[in-house]
Amino acid sequence: MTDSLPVSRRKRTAERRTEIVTAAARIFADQGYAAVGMRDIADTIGIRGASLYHHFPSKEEILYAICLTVTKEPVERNLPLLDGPGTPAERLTALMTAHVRHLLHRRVEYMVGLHERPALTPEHRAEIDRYLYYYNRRVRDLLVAGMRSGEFRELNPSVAALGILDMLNGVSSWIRGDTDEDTDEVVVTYTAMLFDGLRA
Amino acid sequence: MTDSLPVSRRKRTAERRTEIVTAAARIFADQGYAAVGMRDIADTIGIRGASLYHHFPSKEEILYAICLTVTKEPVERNLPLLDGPGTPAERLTALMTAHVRHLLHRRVEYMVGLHERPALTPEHRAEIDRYLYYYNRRVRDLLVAGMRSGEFRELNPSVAALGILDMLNGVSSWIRGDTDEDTDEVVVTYTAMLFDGLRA
DNA sequence: GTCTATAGTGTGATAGAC
DNA sequence: GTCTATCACACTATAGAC
Repeated sequence: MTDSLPVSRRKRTAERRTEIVTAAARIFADQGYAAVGMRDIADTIGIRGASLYHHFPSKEEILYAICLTVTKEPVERNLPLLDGPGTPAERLTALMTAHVRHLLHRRVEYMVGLHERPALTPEHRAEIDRYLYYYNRRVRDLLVAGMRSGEFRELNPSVAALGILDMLNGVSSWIRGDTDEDTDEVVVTYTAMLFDGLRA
Repeated sequence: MTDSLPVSRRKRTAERRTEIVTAAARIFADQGYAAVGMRDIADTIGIRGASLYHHFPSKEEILYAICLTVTKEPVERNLPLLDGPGTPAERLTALMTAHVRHLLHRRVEYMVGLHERPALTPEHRAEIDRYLYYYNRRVRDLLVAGMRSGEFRELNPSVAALGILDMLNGVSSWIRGDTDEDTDEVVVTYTAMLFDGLRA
């Protein structure tokens, strides 16, 4: 069906979709999801509100797309690092680096996707929460592995995992700059603090 | 003017205000500020939507009241602990304990107030942001003091302060329970991780 | 302090032409 | 793929009675 369309036509449609999602994320972040109208989104890309419904069946589906990029993508792109080589601390450092880099790349989407989940349909909400929960669980499991191997001290791994992820995700609301150097400054500080502690 | 009203009448009005704010925070947290109508708030406390305007001039003023409790109150109640006795680490521990206890006590307000700031008027938004910025700056200054005294290692104090506060505030989105014991479990894990590090 | 009634505006979404 | 036109409904806020 869609595969039978000319390539140039398909590509143009796909680009429109990402254009809509990017524009919507920006306005949702500034004003809040519910305060934004379909006309507001359409205006910023130069089309009419009704035309959006050719690309998305509802406003909620646009939000759902945003939420997927900040939950599904990290699961698929970052979590494999936890199965790589190295000690638990090295693997956690790799994950934190990748996480903050992805977060900088999709900064606006993170601002929206992590806080507008109540506006999703129950089904979409449940799926998004599953990704978040799984990501959190994998980090917790790594902490447990580090404690078992003796590399990490014994502390509540669930609470520690939640704290680490809250610390990472919070970066989206204040980070400035757009290069890997900007994110690495953050990760260096965070890993120094988390692994070796504030105390001299 | 208001002072000349009978005491019983004044008290009843004040109670209505907090009743409205509490109810509104609950619904805002569940559905998002903009998605909630004045009628929704009114319904849960058994009055008509129009009656809310006797207590608040607008919906935004209700949100503003919520934001104040999660920004002004911590400044006034927690920051004095930073001027108390003890080493920087001890004073930071005291602040973190007080912060998470206050957060648990006003959990729903934190969930709303920290994320719905874009919906405030520019003036209210600026005031709320000043409280947040000041709170953050005081924590950063304490870290700097600890580094100067040699108790803390040298690392980016601004980034570290932001990370610590993101970690603390994130607790509002997942903590269960409602006792000081529940919060202390979190603070013990966080202080162990932050001060002495994950590494054994 | 709460009510009824309503003004005025904006909303998400659809139908159907081009 | 985008348009115009429109439906049906919900919204914040106000006026004025009780």
